[in-house]
Amino acid sequence: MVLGLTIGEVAELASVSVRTLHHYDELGLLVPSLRTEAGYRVYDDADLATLQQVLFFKELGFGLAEIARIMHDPHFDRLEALHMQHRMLVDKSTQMALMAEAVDAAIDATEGGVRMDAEDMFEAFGEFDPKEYEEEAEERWGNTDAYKESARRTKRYTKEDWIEVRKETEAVNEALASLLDAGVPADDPRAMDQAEQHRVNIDKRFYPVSREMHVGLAEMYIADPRFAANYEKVHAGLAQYMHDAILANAARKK
Amino acid sequence: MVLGLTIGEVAELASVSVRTLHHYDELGLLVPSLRTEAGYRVYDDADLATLQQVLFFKELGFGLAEIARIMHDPHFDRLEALHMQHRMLVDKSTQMALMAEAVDAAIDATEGGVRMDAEDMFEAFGEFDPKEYEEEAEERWGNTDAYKESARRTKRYTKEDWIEVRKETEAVNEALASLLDAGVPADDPRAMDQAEQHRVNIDKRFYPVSREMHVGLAEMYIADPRFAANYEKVHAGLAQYMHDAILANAARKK
DNA sequence: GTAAACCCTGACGTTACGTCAGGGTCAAGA
DNA sequence: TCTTGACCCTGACGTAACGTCAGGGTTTAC
Repeated sequence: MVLGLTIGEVAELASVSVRTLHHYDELGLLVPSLRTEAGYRVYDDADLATLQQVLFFKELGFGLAEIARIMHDPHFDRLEALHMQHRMLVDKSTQMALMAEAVDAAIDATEGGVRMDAEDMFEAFGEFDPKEYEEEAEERWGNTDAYKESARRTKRYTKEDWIEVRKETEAVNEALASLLDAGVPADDPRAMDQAEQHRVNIDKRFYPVSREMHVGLAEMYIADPRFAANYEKVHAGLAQYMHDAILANAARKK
Repeated sequence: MVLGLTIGEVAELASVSVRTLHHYDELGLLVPSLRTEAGYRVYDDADLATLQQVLFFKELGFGLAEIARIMHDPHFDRLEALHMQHRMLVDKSTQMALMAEAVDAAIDATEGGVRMDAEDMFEAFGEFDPKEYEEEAEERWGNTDAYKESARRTKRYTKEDWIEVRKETEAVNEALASLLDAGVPADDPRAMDQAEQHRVNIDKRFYPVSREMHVGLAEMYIADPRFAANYEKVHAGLAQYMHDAILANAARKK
């Protein structure tokens, strides 16, 4: 078995149970990249990177459905998430330290036979809330309603749903990459159709995307190097091509 | 309402839900000291101190049944628990900081296009385990089997069970305090009977306590000022009296 | 070939609440 | 005094995230 790691190996490595990994597979949260003929799950490097990020989110108090949504988001960026997670972990570490101080205060109060103020007793609790960091993500998208709608829709997505989401996304990317290769202008109907499909995919799967909003996303794809990197990974020049096709598509519809 | 705080006030103060507090009451984990004629729960200062400690344990990953067992343990000492919790919180804070560093490493690896070693990826997970601290408590009692048996038995204790446990403990303490007041020698049958009842209570409710072991506990009650303080709180001189009665009882049975 | 360790799917159970139903209580304002 | 909104109660079903077990297949070393 040199293709990757078995489920037992991953479970031990990551200090989680086999059942947990089964569960994540069922949810479509972490689907192993390979299955042997015998049906064994095989996890590769990308799977491990996904698991690491899942575990960071989990440690920070996110629910699994929430984690699935974040990581399947068409705008999900691993680096961006890692930066956010770093900030959250630092904050949580600080909260733990503050809680330790609260224990110290409780010790002093008990030893001194002093009554501790009720608000001081519980001050350290409730300080850390993952939701605050999500609100930061809302600001990034500039659309609170879109964010909420996305959460509402994906809350019950199954493994099959997520697999479908991925397929749709990749299909558009591949089609556009092919058109780019074939020298098709970005305002050609074929390219614009794919841009429209891109819009419809998000609109159907996550939240309403108007043409105006789609243009906003397109600007973001080339303005933000992290998003650009996502598309460049698929094919060189794709970010710009995608952007141009989206703008052309938006103009076409008027 | 000046007798204490209502459930809503406590819930807000402690950043927990009313349902959570209902649940803790059902479990016997935190039973409010008072109920109004209308059936309203009223929480006093001691209740708040209990809740604080429950929340510390909860934050540290203990299950509720586990927390109930620890806090109902006849040898439970608030100060000792606070010291342990302080240590655990400091350790957990450290782990969060280490995890933040692991995120940094993942960021560097991703930006540098470098493959991260699988073991390094998950090193920060699994480092913090409440069970390690429980093993410390085992060493204190010097009896691993007793500890495990105690956990096994109390796992399913209900609110009524815990209330009964408390009654039994207090009954013995009060009876001995009365005998002490009446000038009854510690080796009088009446005192010894209470010592025996004390042994039986623990034997029946928590784990097997032989006469030899009971003597060991008695030595601990006067040797360790924290335990002594527990009995002195009930009645001055009770720790020594309890010790003497236990020794006399152990000698009687031979 | 054998046995132990590992894997699979399926399914019920556990833990810690979240949510809701239906109704009683408290306190302020009209 | 009556009204109303906020708060409280018990009861009970549902959810999230697995834990545990059953029954059986697969892999690997002896």
